[in-house]
Order: sequence, then structure tokens, then C-alpha cells
Amino acid sequence: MKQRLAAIGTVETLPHRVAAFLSREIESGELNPGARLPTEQELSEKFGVSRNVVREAIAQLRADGMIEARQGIGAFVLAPEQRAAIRIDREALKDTHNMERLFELRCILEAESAALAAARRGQEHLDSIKAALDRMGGEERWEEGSIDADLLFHREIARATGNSYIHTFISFVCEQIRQSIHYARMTNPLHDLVEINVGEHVRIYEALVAGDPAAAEAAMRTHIIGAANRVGVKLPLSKTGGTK
Amino acid sequence: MKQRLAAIGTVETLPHRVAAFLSREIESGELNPGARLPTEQELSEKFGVSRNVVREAIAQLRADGMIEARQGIGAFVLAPEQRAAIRIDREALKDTHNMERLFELRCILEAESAALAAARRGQEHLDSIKAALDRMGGEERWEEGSIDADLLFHREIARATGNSYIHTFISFVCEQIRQSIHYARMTNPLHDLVEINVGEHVRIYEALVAGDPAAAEAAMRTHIIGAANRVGVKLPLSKTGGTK
DNA sequence: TCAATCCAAGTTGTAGGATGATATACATCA
DNA sequence: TGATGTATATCATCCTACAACTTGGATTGA
Repeated sequence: MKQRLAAIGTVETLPHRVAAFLSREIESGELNPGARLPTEQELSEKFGVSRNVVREAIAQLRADGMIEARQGIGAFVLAPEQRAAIRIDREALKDTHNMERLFELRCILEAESAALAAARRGQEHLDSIKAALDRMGGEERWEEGSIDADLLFHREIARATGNSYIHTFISFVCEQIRQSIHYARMTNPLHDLVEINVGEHVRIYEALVAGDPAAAEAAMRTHIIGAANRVGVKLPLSKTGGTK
Repeated sequence: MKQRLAAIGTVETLPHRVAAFLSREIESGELNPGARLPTEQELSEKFGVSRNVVREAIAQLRADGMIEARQGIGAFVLAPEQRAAIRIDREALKDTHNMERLFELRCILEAESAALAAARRGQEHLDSIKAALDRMGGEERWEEGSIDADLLFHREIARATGNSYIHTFISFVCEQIRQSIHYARMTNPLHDLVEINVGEHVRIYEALVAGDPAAAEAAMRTHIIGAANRVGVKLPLSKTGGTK
């Protein structure tokens, strides 16, 4: 419900559309780093909007460190490594290959974080993780609420590391994945898969309770690879086979 | 040189300052999720700026998914998990404890990525990594150029994973760290430390050449812990002691 | 009294113009 | 030649006005 409202609020506003257009042009390489953007006036004429709209669009891109505006000269495209923010293009995630990469990143982040969490978790963390687990396996299965609980489970583990940056990054990546597979989840509501999913979570939780970092890491790795498979993403072995 | 200009270009513009202020208020919890922001007019009066400036500031926050504006009603604070972008507060990194957390995150990301890179790198990757290594140990030591080369070395390894998201995330984290310790590097230009730093990079490179994921991961982990120490950050054991 | 309708005020979205600050290129002059 | 000033282009900021939208209360009618 709330989600619905948020979605409606995200209607394309003019500055957003202009920013998206410029952003695409930069990402696609039509505007290389160092290149100068058209002047605000030219852009406002080109898009048929007021200069204020163009300025708001540029303000967004500038905040991300995508472009740099210099008074009296113009606005220039910056190199990707100078970005001040990370933003993931939702469109690009429709490509399975990109989704695969994102899952790989998630696996790296969450596996080691699970190990950290196992070593550092307090009782309160275990409680909130358990609460999420119960909600996930509760009456609501594979519904909106269940997915929320799934995400919350992972976020709470990230929180148990005591590292706010880890929490932020994991929350972000998970949310990107969740919203991108939003459409696909109704197609495979197979109960077998749900059972498997819950079971994997239980094993992670047990490792955390035991305070066993290696077990937590392994369980998390197994789970994420499995989760990727369940949404149709074949994850390449993110770890070199546990040969260590 | 270019870096210098970029730094000057980042002078605090009015919208940026307003956005930073509001962002602080949200992060600190003074404005809870769901709360309504003051109207644009009130904000413009409060900060003594025009409404346009306020609007540009809000445009930034909205692009990040921090707030949601609804015509005719007002602007509201969104929950952290709905954020569309990751941004790290440079001010917060002045606190050593936060810097420590960021290094920990970096260690997680880079260690496993080094293992991936060792398994997937092609000859072209090895070449560009070697080029960065040479520049680092070249005539320019611990100068601007040397630090650039250091960063490039890490970015090229991230690129060798073949995963663009990993590359993006690692580049981002490294850049945040680099800019935050910008002032500190002149204070410890001890040549011993430089030698150690280069030596650690060489060992990583050798593991990549050998195609040995485990060795690459271990070398990278050692290096990042060492790098943290060299800028005065004592990293807690990010891995549970290699007891696996 | 109660309900439906309409209207007015408040808020964000967009437009357009005016002025100040800054950088570049060119002309001017010693 | 070299320094200086001027013209111009561009972004930064401000201002006013109106459109679109939401809310709540006033009005109206039964």
C-alpha cells in the first residue's frame, strides 16, 4: 500500500526526465568524460522546458558527481571514478547478465558479513533476526509481507555486524534486486521453493546463534546462490570452490 | 592539477549547503521517516535563499530517494531502505571509528574480488595492473601521481573481475577513503612505509599472475589492513583469523 | 439535520525574466 | 611585446507569476 503510494509519487517529473536523458547519454558514452554539455539555455530549448527545470536536472547529476558545473564556462562530464554516489540503473537490470553480476556482488558482501555477524551479534540482534524469520515462515507465504520479512532478515544480519556502511550497502543491493524481480515473483510461487528458501534461512540463523562465522558464511553463500537460481539467475561460482 | 580544479569547483553552492543541512537532519533522526518537511517557502525564509535554491536542494534529495515530494501536499521523509543511491557523508569520515568501518567494508569487497580477479583475469588486465604498479614505484613516490597509481591499481583489479558493479563499488569506496585522508598523507611520508606499501602490491600482483585466488585474497587482505594502519586506522580482524 | 457540492487557501510544479559572478577572447594602449 | 580593459558567454541566484493538485471548510439543497 505504502509501496503503491511511493510508486505513484515517483511519476516522471520534468527535471527527472531531463536528468534521465542526460544520464543515459553519459552512461552510453555519447558524452565522454571531459565533454561539455550544451548550455542551460540550449537544453531548455531542446527539451522545451524552462531553464529552472534544466537546472534542477543538472543539480541531480551534479550531486552524484556525474557532471561538474563551473560558473562562466559550462558543465562538464566527470570520469566515473569521481562519482560521489552510487546509483544502479533499473533498466540495465532487466538484462539477466547484469542481474547475475549484482547477485555476485551481493554474495561477496553478505557472505563475509554473515561471518562478522556471527562473531559480533548480541542477543538483541538474534531476537530481531528471529522475529523476521518467524514472519517469513508465518501464514503469509511468498506474499508481499513475506518478501519484506526476507529482506528484513538480511538487513538485520547486516546490522548485527555493527558496521553501518555494511548495513547501508547490503540494504541497497538487496533493495535493487527486490524491485527488479518484482514482476517475476508471481510467476514462480512454487511451494517447494518457498520451503527450501525458509530452510536456508534457518540454517543461517542457527549458525549465527552458534556464533560460528565459517558456518554462517557458508550458509549465506549457499542461500544466495540458491536464491539467484530461484529467480532464474545462474550464479557462477563466486567463491573458488571452497578449496581453501 | 585537474584534481585541484575539481576541488575548487566543488565549492559549496547554496543548494548543496541546504541539501547537506536537510540531509543531516534526516540522518540524525530529527526528521523521522514519514515526517513532513517545512514548505519550500518556509525553508527559503529560514535559510535566507530563494525558493529556486530550495527546490534544487530538494531535487537532489529526491533523486537519492531520501524524500518524496507530492504536489499540493508537501515533501516527506522516506525510509532509509527506499534510498535509490548510496552517498557517504565526508564529514562523518573525520571520525576514526567510521573510517575504520569503511576500511572494513573495503577489505570485504577487495579481498574476495582479488580472488575472482585471479581466476578470471586476462593478459590485458595483467598488463594494465602492471602499468599501474610501475607508475606507483616509479620516480614519483607518495606524491599525487603515486596515489593516483595506487588507486588505479585497485580499480584495475576490480575491473579484472569482469563485474562492472564490483568495479563501481570498489572505485567508490576507495575514492571516499582517498579524499578523506587527503590531508593526512603529507604528515607521514616515511619512505619505509612507502617501500612496504609497494611490496604489498607486488605480492598481490604476483598472485594474480599465478592465477592463485587464495593467495590473491590473502595478499589483498594483508595489504588493506596494512594500508589502514599506515593512515592511523586500527582495523579489527575483518576475517575470523583464517582459521577456516 | 445531514449530505453533496463548491469554493478558497495552501503547496508543489513550471515558466520566464532580471541581475550578479566568473571565465574567456579580443581589442586597446603604453 | 606585454599588460590592461572590455565584451561576451555562461552559470548562480533571485524574483514574480501562474498552473496543477490537495485539503478542508463553507455553502447549498433536500
